[in-house]
Amino acid sequence: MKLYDSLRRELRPFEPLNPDRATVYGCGPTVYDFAHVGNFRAFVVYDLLHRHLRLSGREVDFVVNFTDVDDKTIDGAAEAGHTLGEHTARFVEAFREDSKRLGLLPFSRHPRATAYIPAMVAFIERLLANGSAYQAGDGSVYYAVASFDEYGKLSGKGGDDMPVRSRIDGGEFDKADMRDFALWKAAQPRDHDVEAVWDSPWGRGRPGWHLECSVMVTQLLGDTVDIHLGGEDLIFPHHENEIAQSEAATGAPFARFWLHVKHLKVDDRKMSKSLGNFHTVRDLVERGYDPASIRWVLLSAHYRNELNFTFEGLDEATDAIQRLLDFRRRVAEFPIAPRSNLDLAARAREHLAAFTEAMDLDLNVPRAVAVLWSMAKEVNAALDGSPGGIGEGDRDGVLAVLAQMDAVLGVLDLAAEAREVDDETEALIRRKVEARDRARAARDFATADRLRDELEADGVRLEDTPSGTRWKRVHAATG
RNA sequence: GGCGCCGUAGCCAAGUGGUAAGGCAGAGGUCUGCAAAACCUCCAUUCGGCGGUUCGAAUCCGCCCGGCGCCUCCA
Repeated sequence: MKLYDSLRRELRPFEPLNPDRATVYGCGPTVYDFAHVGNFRAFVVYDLLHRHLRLSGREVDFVVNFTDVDDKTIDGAAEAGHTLGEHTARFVEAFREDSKRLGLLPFSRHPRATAYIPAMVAFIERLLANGSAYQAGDGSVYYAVASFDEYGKLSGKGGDDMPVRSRIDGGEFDKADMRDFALWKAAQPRDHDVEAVWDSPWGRGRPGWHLECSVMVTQLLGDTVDIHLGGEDLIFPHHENEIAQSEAATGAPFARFWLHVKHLKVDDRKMSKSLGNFHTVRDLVERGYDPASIRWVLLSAHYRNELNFTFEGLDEATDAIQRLLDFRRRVAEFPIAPRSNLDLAARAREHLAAFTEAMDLDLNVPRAVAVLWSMAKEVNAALDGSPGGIGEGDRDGVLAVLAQMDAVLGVLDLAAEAREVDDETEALIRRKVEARDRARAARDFATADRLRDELEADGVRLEDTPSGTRWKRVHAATG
């Protein structure tokens, strides 16, 4: 498997430091609001990596944190009149719901930053002890960027030539160097209002954002993590600062691979509330879009390329998924001919190998999906040529490979689930289908077509096959 | 201004030195009462533009045009 490391800027073979267990850390959501599709593009990529590593037979310890204390969460809590804990709990829950809807597998662990305050304090003490940090007059502690020679190695930013912001704008008067960042922030009145304060040797306060990730990584995964993930916007300053703190504290390389997910655009523009193109996952679901289609769109471009999110794209995704669901059902329900052997199972295994190879190449999903289409086309053609049936081994082999591919993509089962109907609805549909069949038998095509149109309007599409009329839901049953 | 990224058919999107994957849409055909589904055929002499390197470039280099991200605790 090869991954692109954005620190060294090269594609490199990936092997975990410890062959028995790969360690991965992804910067998780800041739980101050509902996550939007842009956020979830990154998390879907995390999920793809997670699934692919596991499917490749690797043990993975995959940690994705919740940032549940920072300026935005505190602002949000204050505005809502809640404590920080109350406020973030709501959005942690919302994130879990949205993740489940989009078919994200639970990661190994989901630490909340606020559960690691003592470890953060200890981490700061190490940095103070070795001269990488200093205490300011107000009880805050800052990291001394100048003490870290390699500062800027990830982003290429943060050298001495960095533009100096006005000291007033910065609002932090005691910094020795404008590049320095807070490890510990002395409590402000508002922090007390929302109960976002903790004790420390430097007085009451709260941790700096960058510190949170460094501490969770080292606490949970060790001084060196195999892969560290994040959105591209986190490269500077967040990841740059993580590297500086962590390597200054431990003396070990912090992450062996840095993976950064490109941003998502919506309708060719940056997503923003003022442009009216800001979509949360739950908004889209409420508007009737199938979560599986959203997932398909989010994974449809390579993670290092820009992705343009559009409603046309969502509709196309829905069609693509439908075609794959049709394919799967056709294979599953195809008649069995005991003596037939078309070698489909062997060909399917070849397709699976090509699929895996594509995923091994820096998670090249578009290429992997192309392999999936090519298998579908080949098998469909073979079925067309064997109306009498196929061998059981061929059928099972194809279905097994399809299941393997979907275990990585995570779309088909999700979509199928959303299209399930309850017994009552099913009985209703069945009655209409039978009525149409009677009309057809009587050559009353006007009635037959009217019934078919009615069903179509309800999201039920009919197919007349040699073995009778079949129906399927063509949209997710989200109401 | 500094750092970085992108520009491939009507649309989406792979391909990073060897002669343009795949999907959608479109055209024709097989099948069908008509559809649907599926399959077959067609659909970029060309990869933003201009130069250069090379036997050979979408792929490497330079310049230009267009778009974007970060440099403000936004994935």
